[in-house]
Amino acid sequence: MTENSPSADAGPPRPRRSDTTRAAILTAAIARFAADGYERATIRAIARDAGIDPAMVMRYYGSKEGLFRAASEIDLRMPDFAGVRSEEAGEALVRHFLERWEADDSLAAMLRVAMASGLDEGRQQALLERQVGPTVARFCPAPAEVPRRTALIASQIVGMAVLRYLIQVPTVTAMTRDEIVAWLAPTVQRYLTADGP
Amino acid sequence: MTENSPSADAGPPRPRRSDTTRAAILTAAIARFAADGYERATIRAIARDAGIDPAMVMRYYGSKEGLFRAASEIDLRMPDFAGVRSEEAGEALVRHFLERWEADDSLAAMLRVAMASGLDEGRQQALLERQVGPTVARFCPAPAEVPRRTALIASQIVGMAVLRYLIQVPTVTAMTRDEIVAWLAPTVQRYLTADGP
DNA sequence: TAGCGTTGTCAACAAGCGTTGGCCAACAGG
DNA sequence: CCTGTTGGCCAACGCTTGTTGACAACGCTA
Repeated sequence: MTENSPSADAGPPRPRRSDTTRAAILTAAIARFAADGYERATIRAIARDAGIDPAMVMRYYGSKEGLFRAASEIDLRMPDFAGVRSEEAGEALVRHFLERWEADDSLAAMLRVAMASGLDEGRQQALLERQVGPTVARFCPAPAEVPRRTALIASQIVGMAVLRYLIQVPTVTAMTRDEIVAWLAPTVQRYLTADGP
Repeated sequence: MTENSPSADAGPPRPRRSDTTRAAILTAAIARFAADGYERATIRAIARDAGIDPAMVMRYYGSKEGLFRAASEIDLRMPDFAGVRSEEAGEALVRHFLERWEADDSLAAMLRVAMASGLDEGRQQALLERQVGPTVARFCPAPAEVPRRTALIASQIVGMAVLRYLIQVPTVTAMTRDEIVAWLAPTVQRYLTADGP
């Protein structure tokens, strides 16, 4: 009803003047959710970070949960791994995720909230299947086992992320990225390409 | 000053009439923290579960954070693994943690809150070093690497716990305990006994 | 210029929170 | 018996939260 062309409503909406505000809110929200988790991250604090009024958040995202849903639409940015040999897949995967995790806070935000609240209802599973699944399928010998292998790989990656980026265990944060890759790559490689356990 | 015997105050305090109430509060608190996380678990709800007044929680545990500290003093109940051969250590460790995790909710509570709030300040690290460290040291060839190996093992165990018990990814919850042991045991075994990566 | 939809500000709301202090019943010791 | 301590409930405080609605500036179109 807010659209201007009644015939074709599938076209890309022309840029609005408020897009910068929307983006500012989203950026601040991601950072706050990552730093504080869902409950501690208040709309007022997010609005203050974004330099606008708390009411604007409500106007543009409807509610706090709506804002979070918008803030946690994560893109893992999986490369296509076209030129990667099968024996290098584990290392490539681990390295990609470490870099991705350090690139911005959105992954930490998503993970923090995925654990703190049961609001997910299989969203994380879908995210894994859709984004990581195809990569796993490229290297995995048994197509029927792709979901399980994906989950196993995720367990190792997520566990390392929890210790290094969320809880920030000193021993783990002190390790270099290359050290972590060297240790985890064989694990992921095995989950990826080894025969059944 | 509240003690009755001035000469020896190290003796075990005689049981008080309120011990059952204290225990009820603690049990309810662990369950609520595990289910809802730190912020969503309200003192009022915990008191309701325990069948007492919210004010009692304050009287016995001082504050909500005090209650949480009491509720999250986790005992991993590590066996001594005396009769375990070195090649079986990985499997034994994974199996123990899976059973321990399913035994009661306190581990999930601790992990959930460890991530949801930055209140920890190295408590998790200390917990690992103190409780898991000795077991790792028993099987690890290089004593200097015990902290790092402990952290690596923790990353795999914690990651699996996050997916299976906190987020409850369907693919992971559908796996049997034996399947998970079969997949994770070699990983932990390698972190435990293999030479540097 | 008048009109209208879009941006934004401000003040207030109801609800829920952690926390406090006062009051009463049950018990223990003399 | 009286008295002090302990265990427990109740009502209230101060505060923060998410959310709402009224209202003023802006920009476009006719």
